[in-house]
This record gives sequence, structure tokens and C-alpha cells, in this order.
Amino acid sequence: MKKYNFSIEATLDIIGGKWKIVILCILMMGQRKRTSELKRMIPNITQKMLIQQLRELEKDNIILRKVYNQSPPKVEYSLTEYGESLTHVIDLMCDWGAVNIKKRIEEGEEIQLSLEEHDRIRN
Amino acid sequence: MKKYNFSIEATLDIIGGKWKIVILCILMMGQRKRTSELKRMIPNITQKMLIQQLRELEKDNIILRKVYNQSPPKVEYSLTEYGESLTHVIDLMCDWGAVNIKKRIEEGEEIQLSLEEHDRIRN
DNA sequence: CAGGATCCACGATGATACTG
DNA sequence: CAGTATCATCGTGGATCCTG
Repeated sequence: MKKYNFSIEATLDIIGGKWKIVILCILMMGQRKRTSELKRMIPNITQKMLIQQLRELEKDNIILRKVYNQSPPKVEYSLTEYGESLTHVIDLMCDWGAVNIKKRIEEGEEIQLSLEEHDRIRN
Repeated sequence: MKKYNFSIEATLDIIGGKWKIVILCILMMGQRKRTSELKRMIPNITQKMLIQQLRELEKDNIILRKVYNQSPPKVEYSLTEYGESLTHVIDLMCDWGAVNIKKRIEEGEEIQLSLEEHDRIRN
């Protein structure tokens, strides 16, 4: 029987994986993504970890895995309706990160940003 | 030079540690906490990990470590002003977790809750 | 060739004993 | 009580191999 001392632990059980939040962040931008697209957008992730984290998110009913029976194979991932309920949480985390980066840049730290995020920070 | 593809990665750099969010969740309840109190409230954490995560949060200016020069030693942790800026994020994660637990209980899963969280879920 | 699985190495985490 | 040191274990990273 699962035991929680804090309800936030239930949240962490689901999005606490090392890469899950970034994956969700991408899928929340709206478009379904293929495995290879996700891999390209998260250069530091291993294919193994990508697959693993996607499987867990699928098992928890957060994302949907759609397989196209064709050659070469094609698999697309998207948010489930339940997964959508995490949007506010992830959005807020994004916003906080943007403010954090902005602050650090103003303090003189050098940070390299992707083009999209660079625009994000300026606003 | 630090590189971010997504601004949410900056957030994860700071609160992505395995136990940091739970620690912050506790400190956000308002009262300063001693090391031993934190340990008692998070039974599954190792003392080593507790200290380590606290050190990192302190280095990132999220929490404040106050040492009382006395014997037996006494150390208290509290949120910094900057740490307070995470309150909304953590609160939202708590709320989502509470809804998740409620849903799972309604679906028949057996979940053991601490008294405080049990009250939380009912409302 | 895209998606996925397997094997091995290493770093992060866990368990325990110990110090001031 | 707070914190450290040591050693064991597990999760992650990386390369390679498999499948249609």
C-alpha cells in the first residue's frame, strides 16, 4: 500500500523523473511529437532514458503513444486529457525559470539560450 | 558556460533534486525547522541526503541556515525571500497531488495518508 | 532508417558507524 | 543534535545490437 506523508509526493511520483518535466514542457507546446523529434529537442537525453520516461508517463496516463503501422516506423506522443491538467504547474515552473535566468544574466552570469527561450526571457 | 534549451531547466537545476521539493514544501508551511525535525518529517530520507540537499538549496539562496552556538548544537532552516518566490509553484504541485490522490482513492486504490494530508484531501 | 532493447561502467543515492 | 566518512546499491549514461 502506497504511503504519502505529503500530497506533493504523489505529484513527484508522476513528474519527478529526471526528464519528465522537460518532455511534458515540449508536449504542452501543442504539437504531437515523434520520438526522434523529442530526442533532437533534448540533446542531452539518452534514447534509452527517453523511451523509459515516455513509458512511465504513458503508464500513468499522462501521455498518449500512437503507433503508425508503416515503414519506416513512426510513433507520436501527445498529452492525454489528464496530462493537460498539469499545464498550469509546468507553465508556472517555466515562468519561474525564465525569471531566474533573467536575474542571473543581470548579475553577470553568462548563459547560452536557445532562440525560442531567448525570446521568452526578453518578455 | 551554462546552456539551457528550455527555461524550465533552470527551475529544475534548483528544485530538481530528489528531496528538495518536499523540503521546501515543509519550510513553506511557515515555521523554521531544525535538522532533526526535517528528518522526522521525511522518514525515508537519509541524513546524508538531507544535509546535501539543504546545502545545495542554501548555495542557491533558496533557504537560510542559522547556526546557534551552543551545546548540543542547534541549526534552523528557513526560506529566504527569494525562496518564497517558489511558493506558488510548490503550492500548485501540492494541489495537483491532492487531486491525484483523491482520484486514485475513488478508483479503489488504497493509499495511506498522514493525518494532516488526510484533512487536506477531504477539502 | 526510426524505434527500441541489451550490456556494461559510473555517478548518485542509501545504510551504517562514527565524531565534535 | 548536527554533521562526516565509508562502503554497498541502484539509477543513469553510453555503446552496441535487434526488428520491421
